[in-house]
Amino acid sequence: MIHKFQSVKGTKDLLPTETPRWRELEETVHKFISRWGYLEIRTPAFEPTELFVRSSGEGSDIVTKQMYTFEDQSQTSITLKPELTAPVIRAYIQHNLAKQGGTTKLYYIDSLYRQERPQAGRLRQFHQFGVEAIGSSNPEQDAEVIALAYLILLDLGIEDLELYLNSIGSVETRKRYRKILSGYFLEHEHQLSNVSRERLHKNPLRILDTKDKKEQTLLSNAPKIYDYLTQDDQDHYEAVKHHLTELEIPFIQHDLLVRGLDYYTRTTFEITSSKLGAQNALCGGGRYDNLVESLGGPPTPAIGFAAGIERILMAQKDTRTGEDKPDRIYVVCATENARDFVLKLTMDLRKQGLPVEFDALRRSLKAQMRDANRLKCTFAVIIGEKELDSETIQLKNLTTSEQKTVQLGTLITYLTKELKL
RNA sequence: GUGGGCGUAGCUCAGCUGGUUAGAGCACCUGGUUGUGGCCCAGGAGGCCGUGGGUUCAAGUCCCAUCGCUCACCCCA
Repeated sequence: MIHKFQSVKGTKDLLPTETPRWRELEETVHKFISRWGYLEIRTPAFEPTELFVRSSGEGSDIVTKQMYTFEDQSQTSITLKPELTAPVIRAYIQHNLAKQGGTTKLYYIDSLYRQERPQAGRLRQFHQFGVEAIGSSNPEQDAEVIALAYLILLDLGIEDLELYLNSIGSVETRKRYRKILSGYFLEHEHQLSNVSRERLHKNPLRILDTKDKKEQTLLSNAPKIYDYLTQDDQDHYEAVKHHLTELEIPFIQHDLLVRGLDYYTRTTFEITSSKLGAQNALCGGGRYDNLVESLGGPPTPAIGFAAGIERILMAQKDTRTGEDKPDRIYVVCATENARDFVLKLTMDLRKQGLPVEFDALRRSLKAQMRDANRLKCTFAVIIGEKELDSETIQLKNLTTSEQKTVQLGTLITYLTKELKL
C-alpha cells in the first residue's frame, strides 16, 4: 500500500472554497493601507538566523523554541522568518531607504513560520499583514499606526474589538522595573503558581500576564510600570492617549500588557476579539526605537503592528460574499463528430474574453448539460451533426430554459450583447 | 514539551450492553428522454470502521500501544 502524503502538522491547504475570502481580505488591506501612504515591501522567506536572535532577543520564546532553523549547503544558518519586523528593518537598512527623506512607511502581507503546537488560531505557517512607520519618535506617529490597525479591523467587519494600550518605557526603565518587580514577587513567592514561579527567573514581566485567578490580588498590589517611566516616557504616553481620544479610537489602558519580543520600547498595544478562542489577539504592535540601530543602521525610531490573517478570518462575521460571477457559457458536444469543432469554438469564444467551459471527459449530452447546470452556467451552446451541417448552433438559456437556433456567424455578437460580464 | 476530546463512504454523522453480507443524508454515476440541465422516480458505485497488537467461539464496539486531527496549557498573530 502506497503511503499517502499529508500536509505537515500545523500547515493548511487553502481550497477553492476559501481562497475568495482571502483574496477579498488582501484586496481590502492593499487598498486601505495604501490610502494611508504606506508602500508595499516583500522580503525573502528566510533570513540569516542571527537576524532574529539579535532582534527578538536570545531568551525570547521565538528564538529558544519556535524557529525553523537549518544549515544550507554552505553551512550558513538559515531561519524561516518567524516575524516580519526584523526582515523589513534589515531591508530598510540594506537599501538605505532612509535616503528618500521623511518617514519610511512600509506594509506587507506575508507568511510566517513558528514551530509551536497548533491550536485554534495558531498554525505553524500562518499569515500576517502589518506596517512599519520608520523615522518618527513623535506620539502622532503612534496614534496613526494604532488608528490604522483599529480602523482596518473595523473595516474588515470585525465586531467586539478591544484595543489594549500600555507603555513599557525605555530599555533602561524596563530593566529597573524588572528588578523591582522580581523583588516584589520574591517576597510573595509562596503565593505564586508553579508557572509563575518559573517565570520569576526567566522573565518576571510575564507573571503580569497570568490567567491564574488566585494571583490577581497579588498582581493588583504589584508595582506598576507606569510609576517607573521617565517624565519623557510619561509625556509621550499621555500624548498618544490624547490623540487616540481625539480620533475617537476607544482603548483600554492595560498596565500589565508586556510583549514577548525584546525590542519594544514605550508604546505597546494589542487588539483582541471575543469571537476568538484562547488565542484572541488579532493584532499586536508597538514602538521599537532601538531596533534599527541594533541591527546596524543609524539611530532611528519606529513603530509598527502585525495582524494575524487566519484569526481575522475567524473573527469576521461570515459575510459570504456572494460575489456575482459573470455569466458562464458551456459549449456542449451533442455528437461525436462535433468534438473538434467544440474545442475550436470554445477557444474562439474565449479569445473574445468570454468565460467558457467545455467537457474534456467525452461525457454524454445529458451529462454535459448536468455539468453546465452544476457549474451554474447561464448559457449552453449545443453543437451536433445537424448544427455542423447547417452552420448554426442551439443556444439554450439555462435560467429560462428557452432554446433557439442561432447562426454561427452571429453567435459572438449575440453573446457579447446578451451577457452581463 | 504537557494534558483533555475525537478518528466509521468524498462530506456530515448513526451504529444500544461485542453477535449474520457495516448504515443514513448530502455529493457522485447510470437509466426513466433513439441529441437537452435543475425537481421527481428507479438503480449503482464507493469503507483493510486511522494503524499494529491483545482478549474472545466472535471486535467498528472491550484492553494496550502507535499515528493523525482537535482543543487547552506554555507563548503569541
